Amino acid sequence: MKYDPQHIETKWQEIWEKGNHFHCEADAAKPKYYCLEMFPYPSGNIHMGHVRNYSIGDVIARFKRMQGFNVLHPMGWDAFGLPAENAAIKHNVHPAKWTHANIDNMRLQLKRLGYSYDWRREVATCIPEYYRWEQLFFIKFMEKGLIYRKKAPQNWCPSCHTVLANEQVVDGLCWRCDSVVEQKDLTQWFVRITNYAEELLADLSMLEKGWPERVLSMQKNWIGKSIGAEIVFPLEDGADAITVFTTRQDTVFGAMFMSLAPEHPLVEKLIDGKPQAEDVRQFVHRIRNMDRIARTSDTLEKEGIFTGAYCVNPFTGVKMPIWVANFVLAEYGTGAVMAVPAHDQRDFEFAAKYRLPVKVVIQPENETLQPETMVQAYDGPGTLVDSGEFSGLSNEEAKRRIADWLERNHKGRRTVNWRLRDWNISRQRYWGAPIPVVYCDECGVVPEKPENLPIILPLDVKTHPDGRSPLPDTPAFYECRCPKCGKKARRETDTMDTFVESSWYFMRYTDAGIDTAPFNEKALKYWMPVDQYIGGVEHAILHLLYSRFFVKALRDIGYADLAEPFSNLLTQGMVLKDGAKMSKSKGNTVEPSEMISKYGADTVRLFCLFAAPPERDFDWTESGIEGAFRFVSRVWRLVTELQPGIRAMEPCSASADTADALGPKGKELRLKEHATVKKATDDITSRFQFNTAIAAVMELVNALYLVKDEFQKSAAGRELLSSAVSTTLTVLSPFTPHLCEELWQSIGGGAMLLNASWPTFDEKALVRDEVEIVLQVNGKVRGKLLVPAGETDKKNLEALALADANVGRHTVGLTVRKVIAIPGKLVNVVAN
RNA sequence: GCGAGAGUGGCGGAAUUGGUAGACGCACUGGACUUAGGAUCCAGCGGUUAUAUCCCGUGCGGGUUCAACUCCCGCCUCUCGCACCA
Repeated sequence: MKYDPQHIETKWQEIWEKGNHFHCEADAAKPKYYCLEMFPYPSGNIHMGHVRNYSIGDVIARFKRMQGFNVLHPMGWDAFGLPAENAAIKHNVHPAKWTHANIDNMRLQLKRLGYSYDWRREVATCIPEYYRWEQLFFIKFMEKGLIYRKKAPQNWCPSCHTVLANEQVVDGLCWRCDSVVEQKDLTQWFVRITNYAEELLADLSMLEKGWPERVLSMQKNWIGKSIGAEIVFPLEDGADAITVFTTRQDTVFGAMFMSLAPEHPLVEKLIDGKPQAEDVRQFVHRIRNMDRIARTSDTLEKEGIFTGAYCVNPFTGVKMPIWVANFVLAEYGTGAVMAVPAHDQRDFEFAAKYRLPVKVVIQPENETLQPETMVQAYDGPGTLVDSGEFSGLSNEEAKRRIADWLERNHKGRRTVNWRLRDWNISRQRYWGAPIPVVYCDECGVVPEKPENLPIILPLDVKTHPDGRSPLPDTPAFYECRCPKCGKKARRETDTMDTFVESSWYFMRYTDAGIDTAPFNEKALKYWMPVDQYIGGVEHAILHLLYSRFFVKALRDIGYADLAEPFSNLLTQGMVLKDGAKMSKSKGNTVEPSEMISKYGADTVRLFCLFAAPPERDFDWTESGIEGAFRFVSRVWRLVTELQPGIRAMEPCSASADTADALGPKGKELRLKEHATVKKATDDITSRFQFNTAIAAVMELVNALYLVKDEFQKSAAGRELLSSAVSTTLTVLSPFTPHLCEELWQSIGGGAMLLNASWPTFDEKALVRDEVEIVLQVNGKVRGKLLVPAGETDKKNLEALALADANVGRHTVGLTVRKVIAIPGKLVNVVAN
């Protein structure tokens, strides 16, 4: 019978669906396992990256099920977002229609791959039944002070017609369309994620075992904690003061001038009436109008201009000229930097350029720095000099003492600065969840009442060709009544960033149907946290940071008693073709649907898992998938050929006596069978090394091919073959489930493999009668020797080694100094 | 610059606590079967060599050890993240 994957696969997919085989329910009596893959954006078609992601997840889910866990394995759609709108504009179809059509299409594609999802739990974030709860969270966060409105310069993408979060600006470009991001003053809604900076950083320690080092370090960098101090420098005339943030308060005696960001609010006041006022204004204007890339480029030359004003160093009393400098960032710290040329490279270069004085206040251990001979700043440790009462202290000790002094004398304080900024969630686009807030002339900014939710995104709007949101032109939407006073009011027309939806969808899966609350408390408690999360590393900061924040914030408004959402994280590598990432723009994509029609879902799944370990990138090759197809067909031929004589049985259940009756080859096959189970179990459990687990099964199949003709002829042989084939199919079933179910059934397997227990092996079956001992002379392999497995006597092993002819040849003329015998492994003869 | 990861045949990749480097697959070569083979089955396949049980070989240079892809020290290269962060 010919292997026909299309027929087999659709047959089993129907059986699984009709029998509800992947449905799961919370059951306190059973250990749970929540296996989650990052849900896709419904862009139209499943791509190879999805296939890889979801194949990894499906193997884990099926494996855990076989191990007896109650497995939650859901799927849904991250359905709001810009591409839907853009496609809608391009094809003149409503974003909702486009999105739902894509979802329907992609759902079919996922089903065609045989993934074991509980489809009853499917969520689509664009439906009111989902986003109503997010609107509720918004209101509750607002009550808690976790959401606020602020006017500030924002990242504006002119092509997408919307603001972007800091996390969505990559190298000064929009993360979606690569347009240069502009700064625009706008009043926006912010989530106070910085309130959780400390906790988001500290709790990374809970993830050290389960998350990749790389992701942890990226999150840590992004949060960016700097411990230091604020120091107040009064202006010369005493009228005002400049506060700086520094991590090097120990160098304050060396602060010789002050650098302000061009945007610093004091600049205009400082130059007022000064002769250089106009020049400074021009400089500020020029710098502020530079685009973000040019301005933050590391090749940008340091430039500045003197304001004509001075401030006073509170420690030395020295008059410090105040400069405006292009490298000082308005948004970090206080937008003002005390310049210590001797101990900061940027200040050093700046001082050199503008001939500003340099004063050394920290001397390293083994040399004495002189300002005249320094070619670069010294930023290492050392002893304080010329620093008043602090001279002679180590710089670390001085940091503490100077901070104490600041606090005692009210000239500053210890403080911590974060790189993390609050999360701007306002988007000036249509296809998103409406922000549930109303602007009332009487009452001001008023959140909606929870009982008025959901605020439904109107579907009968006409999208603008340029991408602007139609909501501000839709009176039926924005005209409303104030929830407080009942008078006419105007509804907020910005929508929420789609990352809000994806920050809690994993909790909604635990009971996706509940319509009286966002979560079913019991189900949430049972299923969360996610035991294994799988997705691309491109979400290492954005989605994972927001989700971690959300769980903590929801906990604090009483929704989930949970610290972290994802206990373990697997970041799969990219799918490459010809060495480059598969992408439409490069034109090097491979369509999963075409591959499925050509080779079948089992082969596609197998190849994705076999070609490389999950965390690494993998290069799609035509010959590679053909190799996978060859193996799948080889299993098919093996079982169909043996089928008349063998039967489905418990894996690894043929007895040692049965194997012995077939001689050494029988013993060897039984050993291989048990060893395969051991290796596959270890590889999957400890490191998700699917490639080596599959390789182990390939070895077993190769072994079966070598003995099948001979073993078929005897009853004992058929018994042993039955066991080994049963083991093969069971172990392979999470990878190529359709093939295995079909073959299992063909040899009389009663129940389905997906409900079978993961096989166990017998340690005793792994013991050989004779083991091969490696003979070495001075660490080099000089021969091999078969000895009885029970031979553990070192003296005997040594004697055997020394008696070996080859060992003898390599020790001629040498004196044997030592013999090291490791029973079961090797004997090393040391001679010189 | 800071942080993380990686470097092994022609290629993808194996090698559990230091103990036979190159499992498994791809590509290639040979054989069998065949009217045919781009199907299938069997075998070979790091370099060097006429062959070998010789010699060389896991980015480079040292070291520890009876023994190092593995541990230590010092470098080089690549990938990713952050970055005039004060």
